[in-house]
Amino acid sequence: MSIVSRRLEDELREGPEISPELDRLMRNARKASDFLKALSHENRLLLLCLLAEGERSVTELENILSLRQPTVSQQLARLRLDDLVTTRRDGKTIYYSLANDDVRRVISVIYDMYCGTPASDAK
Amino acid sequence: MSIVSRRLEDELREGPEISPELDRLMRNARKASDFLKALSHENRLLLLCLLAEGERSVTELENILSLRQPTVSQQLARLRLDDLVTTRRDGKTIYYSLANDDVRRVISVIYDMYCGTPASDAK
DNA sequence: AAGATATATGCGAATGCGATAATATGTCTT
DNA sequence: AAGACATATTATCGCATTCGCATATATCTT
Repeated sequence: MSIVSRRLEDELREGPEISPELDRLMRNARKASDFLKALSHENRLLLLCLLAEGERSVTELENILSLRQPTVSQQLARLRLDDLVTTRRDGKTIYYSLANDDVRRVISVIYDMYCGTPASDAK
Repeated sequence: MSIVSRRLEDELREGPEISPELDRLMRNARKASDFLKALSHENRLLLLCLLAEGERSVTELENILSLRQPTVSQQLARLRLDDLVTTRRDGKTIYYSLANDDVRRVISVIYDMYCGTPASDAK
């Protein structure tokens, strides 16, 4: 990870031109912040926590979290657009689950931070 | 992690009262989403990436990222308020660094996702 | 004390986001 | 085909965030 500033500072010394390395880094940062924005919502975080345990239907999520159907559906739509979750239809009901391991990994870290040990609950 | 929905569903069966477990979970989710919101910004993410390599003065950050001083200062202030970074004064200059290991851990995961392998840069 | 440097803050305009309610779509059953 | 159930979409409104700019504060030097 310590290569980041090294590269940027090297380019800085070469003059005030536009730095391709910085440009690359900024594009990555934009994508990363888009991903994090998708996570940065109380309800979406709860939904993802549940989905981390396995797939769920909209109705199940609605009941477990005591949220209204349009709310759940709306937030799931957002997560779908950002490719954080995928769906599977079975008759009337649609089952949601986490889309990939990146999501799983981040959710796991966040879960450990805020729900990990009982002591940390009051953090 | 699979205890979350178990507990919630148990409480659901007991009736429509307000669930203390859900309440606790929602408070944690709020804190977690506040934390993630602080991260969910292109420039703040870049700042944190640099700080993950070691402490930096405002001027250094400003030069490396080619951002204006008020912009850098403003985003650092936000990170300070959310306890993601700490400061150390030495004369005129103020050095910033990451506040704790939680931040370090999350930044590391995000960095791996978006800047990890060269191939993943185009992700 | 004055000037220079380093950092912080306040403000107004533009934009984006979330909650809610109402409505629409799709699928099954009979 | 009709009605019931599961899910999705749309519109509106109010609120919070962001950005750029101007300005303020703090520290050092001479």
